[in-house]
Amino acid sequence: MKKDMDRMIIPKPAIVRLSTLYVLLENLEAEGKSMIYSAEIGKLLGVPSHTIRKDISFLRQAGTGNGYEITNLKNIIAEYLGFNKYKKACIVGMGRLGTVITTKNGFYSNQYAVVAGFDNNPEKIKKGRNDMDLYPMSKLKEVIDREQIKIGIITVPQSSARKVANELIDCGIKGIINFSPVLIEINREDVFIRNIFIAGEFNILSALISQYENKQTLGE
Amino acid sequence: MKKDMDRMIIPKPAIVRLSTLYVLLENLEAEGKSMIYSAEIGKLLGVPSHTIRKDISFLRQAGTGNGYEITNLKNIIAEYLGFNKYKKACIVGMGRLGTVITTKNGFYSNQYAVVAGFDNNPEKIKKGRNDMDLYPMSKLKEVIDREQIKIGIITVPQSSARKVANELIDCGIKGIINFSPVLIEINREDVFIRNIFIAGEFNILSALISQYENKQTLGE
DNA sequence: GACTGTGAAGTAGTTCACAGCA
DNA sequence: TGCTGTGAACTACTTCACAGTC
Repeated sequence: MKKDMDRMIIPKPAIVRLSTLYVLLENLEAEGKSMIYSAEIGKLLGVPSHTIRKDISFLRQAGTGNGYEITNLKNIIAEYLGFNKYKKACIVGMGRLGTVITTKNGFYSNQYAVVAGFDNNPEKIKKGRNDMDLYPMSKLKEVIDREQIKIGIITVPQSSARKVANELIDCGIKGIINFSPVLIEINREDVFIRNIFIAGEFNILSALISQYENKQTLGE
Repeated sequence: MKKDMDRMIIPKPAIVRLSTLYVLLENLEAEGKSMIYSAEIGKLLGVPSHTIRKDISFLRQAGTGNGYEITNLKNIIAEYLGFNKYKKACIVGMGRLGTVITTKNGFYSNQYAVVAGFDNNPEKIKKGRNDMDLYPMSKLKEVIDREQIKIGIITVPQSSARKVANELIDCGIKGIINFSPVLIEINREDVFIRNIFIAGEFNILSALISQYENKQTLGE
């Protein structure tokens, strides 16, 4: 296996941390801050400073030796991880959840670019929105092709989630954020899925709390 | 380090997978299915069958050698990971998102037990709900103590998320699911937080897609 | 002088491969 | 025969520690 290629393969957990760091940097930039240190980033992200330095070192071009210039670091991350390449997303399911998470100045505000919404209920399409275009499901392929969308968000009920995921993939979508309360698994290594699975989160917390208590009891 | 204690410490990723598996088993049980094999679970969860077998083997009591009896496996997981211990949660922020994710027969339905909702806007409390009790923020400690709640969900805007998290922890909450678009970090090893950070998910997908494309181009 | 950058060392998690069981 | 269960081997990730930089 070659190791000295221009662009090394970054470990997945590092990608996840850097992706989160990017959003953090955007916020700090908006607050007017200009420099930041690895120790500070670590505190904000809840990981040790050496992990941050290591993650940034995978990018092979960041530092000046004394802290990071926020705008610069942000741009390097975006360029290296390809954020600028795939900005556009579409959402399928314009029910209450779909509406909440895509409303500008709403809960998740304008942090990402959802350019098209789909629903098979014509009533939901008819309402219209002034910040994104709404279409019936029949237009899925046409719009995804035209807008070159690579990311899809699923906010349809459980019963149709799997079907919608397949449709999105058939239309060329390469990344899916699934909010429906069912796990979607993808047997293709070229399509990535992030399941936002709240019932699971709930159980994970119960388990972590119990484990912690057991560990305490065992005296370790 | 002792290795042969009754209840071994399970790796965190395994806890996460088992917690998710539990929800999956609940669904399968509801569909009337009674047996399942590791290969099948693996396919549904998107991980290899040996990972599943290994995860289950940490529980030290599951198998009969030929598939898993769903109800039995479910109960073993719940018992081992302590799901039955901490069932109750509360939610802070009864805005649109908070309402959507806690409405029964709504998007996330009745898969978890949110027993109390809090908001500092009296209008939102006044509306009332027939499936959970609503309170002003001033009742936080009282209700959490009385109901022995250990898990809190945060659906307040960015600006007050950090403050609410601290209040929850002061009231004895040990696990937090944070939906607000800001990372909350906790410097205590006895409190766990799961950040549902959608802008981050979006970036993660962009990055994974780009990485994949780079890997392909490099010919690996 | 204080911080970063990064090979090397260490640790945690995953995969293998096969023995054991129904 | 077909599946699970699990130490052992392996791989991936994290942490260390210190040389390099401003």
